[in-house]
Amino acid sequence: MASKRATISDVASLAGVSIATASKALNGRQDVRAATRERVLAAAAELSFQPNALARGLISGQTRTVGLLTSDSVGRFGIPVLLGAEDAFGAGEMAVLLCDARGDAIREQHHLRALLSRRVDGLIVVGESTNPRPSVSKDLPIPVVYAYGPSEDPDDVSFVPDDVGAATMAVNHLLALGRRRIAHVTGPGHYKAARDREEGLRQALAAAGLEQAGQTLSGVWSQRWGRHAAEILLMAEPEIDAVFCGSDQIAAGFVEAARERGRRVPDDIAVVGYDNWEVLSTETRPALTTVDMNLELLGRTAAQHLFAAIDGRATPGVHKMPCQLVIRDSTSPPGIS
Amino acid sequence: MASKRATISDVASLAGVSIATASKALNGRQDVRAATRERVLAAAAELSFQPNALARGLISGQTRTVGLLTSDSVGRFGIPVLLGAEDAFGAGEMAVLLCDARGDAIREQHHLRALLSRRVDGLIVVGESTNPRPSVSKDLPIPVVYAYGPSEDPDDVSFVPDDVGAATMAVNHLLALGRRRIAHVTGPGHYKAARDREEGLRQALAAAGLEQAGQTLSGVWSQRWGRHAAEILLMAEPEIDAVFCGSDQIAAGFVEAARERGRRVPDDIAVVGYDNWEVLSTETRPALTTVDMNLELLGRTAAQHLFAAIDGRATPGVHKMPCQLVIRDSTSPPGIS
DNA sequence: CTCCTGGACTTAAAGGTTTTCGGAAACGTA
DNA sequence: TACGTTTCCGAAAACCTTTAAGTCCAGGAG
Repeated sequence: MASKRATISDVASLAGVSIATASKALNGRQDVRAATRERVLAAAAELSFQPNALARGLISGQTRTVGLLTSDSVGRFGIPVLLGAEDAFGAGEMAVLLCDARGDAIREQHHLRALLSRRVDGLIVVGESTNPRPSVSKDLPIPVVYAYGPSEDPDDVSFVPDDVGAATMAVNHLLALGRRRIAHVTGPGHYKAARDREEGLRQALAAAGLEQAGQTLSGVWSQRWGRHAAEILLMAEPEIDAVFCGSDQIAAGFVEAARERGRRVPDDIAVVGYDNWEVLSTETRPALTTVDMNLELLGRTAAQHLFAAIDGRATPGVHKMPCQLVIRDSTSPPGIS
Repeated sequence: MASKRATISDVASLAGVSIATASKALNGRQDVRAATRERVLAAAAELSFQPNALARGLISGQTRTVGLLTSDSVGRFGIPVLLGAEDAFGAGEMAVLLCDARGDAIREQHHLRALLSRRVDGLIVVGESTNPRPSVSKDLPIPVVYAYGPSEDPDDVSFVPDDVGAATMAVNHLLALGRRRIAHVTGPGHYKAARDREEGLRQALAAAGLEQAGQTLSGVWSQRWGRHAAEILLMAEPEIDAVFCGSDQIAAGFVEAARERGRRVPDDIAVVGYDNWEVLSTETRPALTTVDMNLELLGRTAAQHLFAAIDGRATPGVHKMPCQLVIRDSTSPPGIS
């Protein structure tokens, strides 16, 4: 460990100038002769001087630090958002203070106080699902941006994936391939994501003047449920030629069970997943056509808007971020696979 | 946004006492009459006063903040370590400053300077693999602990999973089931993890006086390679009765290909994976017996040792953390599955 | 009555930096 | 020489909190 950290006054006395002059030289301000600046810089380098961010923040009132409050980091949605945000901040000079509330409101309050006490310049709240969550922004002296899971308060700034639009896009892709008997297997109905994706399907079918093949099958977000749903569906609606699944896990299970029952994918049944969780979507056979929610981009965008809000240019409301359809073999036109 | 943040002097004047008395009352110190303390606390509550951590840190020299420097957050190893660390810190009053260097040494230096300038009390460096990495601790005024990826410098404090021991444990499990012709499929040889796990296998076989079935097959950490390796292996060594795989991805691919070739798992061939990546290990059929590296525990332990080091009680060296064998259906004794 | 003790409170310094303002020197012009 | 201007530098305040040291007073002991 180095002895003691050098302060600006150490630098100043080594360079033979006052503290004020040293500060000006180090911060590239005018009113310093070139030769003097040179001496100060040399002294700072010799002492490997690092300005004390606490003292600086105390004066300026800006810590150049933002809080990242997540309800459930362990979920695979929070992580990319977090990375995108960290990316956007890290490019500049911002630092990220990470807090994980583990879905506990008490713990969230606790972390919120800690962040406030550390005088963060802003806050990003990352949800674990797209279900709206209680606002934390009330009476907060700093701007807050919600990512993935929006705030219940429409005056807050939220960024969410456009699940409805993405589902419509996915189903339109199936329609363009000539599929007409499209079924839907998805997760629990208490997830807004499940309801939104079903709504997107509904809109696409309505626009094409078609009926959905059978009822929507709601289960859980697992491969096991995908397999089970395949059995139910192939029994009840044997003539389906496409399935839109609410997640890649469900799609992977569906593909596996369908193949075991002698249905070829994509020839007999085209399958579309959701999430583009690469360990599943690229490793299943055939590789899955799926919706990528661009979560890193969403996180980055949220971070950029937080910057704007810190500068006083907030843009309230729920912003729907476009998703992207990644086309792979599970929806290849017949004869190509 | 609230108007302006209350300072302790606002609290003091509202309570009709001096700043010093207010400070003592708020910090639960002696030399304050109960009634006075009462008044101060009431005033603080009314103004929703939050002490300024910057000013406090400036005086005490302790920021109660640690840096978490990761080379590759996106990897699935960094995340649990990070969570465990965050957990250990969050229980107290510590905050975590997250930096992702994206495997770039320049960016790492940059982040290091930023953290130092923010006067963090300590640093955890999370590696993306168990390969030793260059030390950052040289001449740093704060303690550093390495997690998952150890430092090259043996005087640093590092926590890594005990891959050799875990592999031995996994193979002993296969031996206990009566398997004698055990093969090994793993990832690239430039990963220390691959070499260590092979070494563990070697030790277990040597202790049992057995030879490995065929050569170790080194490829990449993917499901695709697992399938490919299965084809090679079942051709070259058709009489194998068990496979120890270097990752769950490889194991999942192996199981799938083996089943397609008419080998039953676990009856004909028992399979053990590595990582306990649940989306794979619990969803494959049969569910995978696999090694769990207890990464959250590893992260938590690293964090606790960082606390100790901050208090001046460092414990240099590479600490091997025990792993755990999670037994599932892919190694059930014959007749039980 | 005086002195001492201890409790309750205040004053002031310290921590490291930025910034405003004033001062000093140098130079040019009348 | 007197004066204005420009250039460079330093003194000091400010940010907010903690804490060491000091003040004041009541009450008890001698």
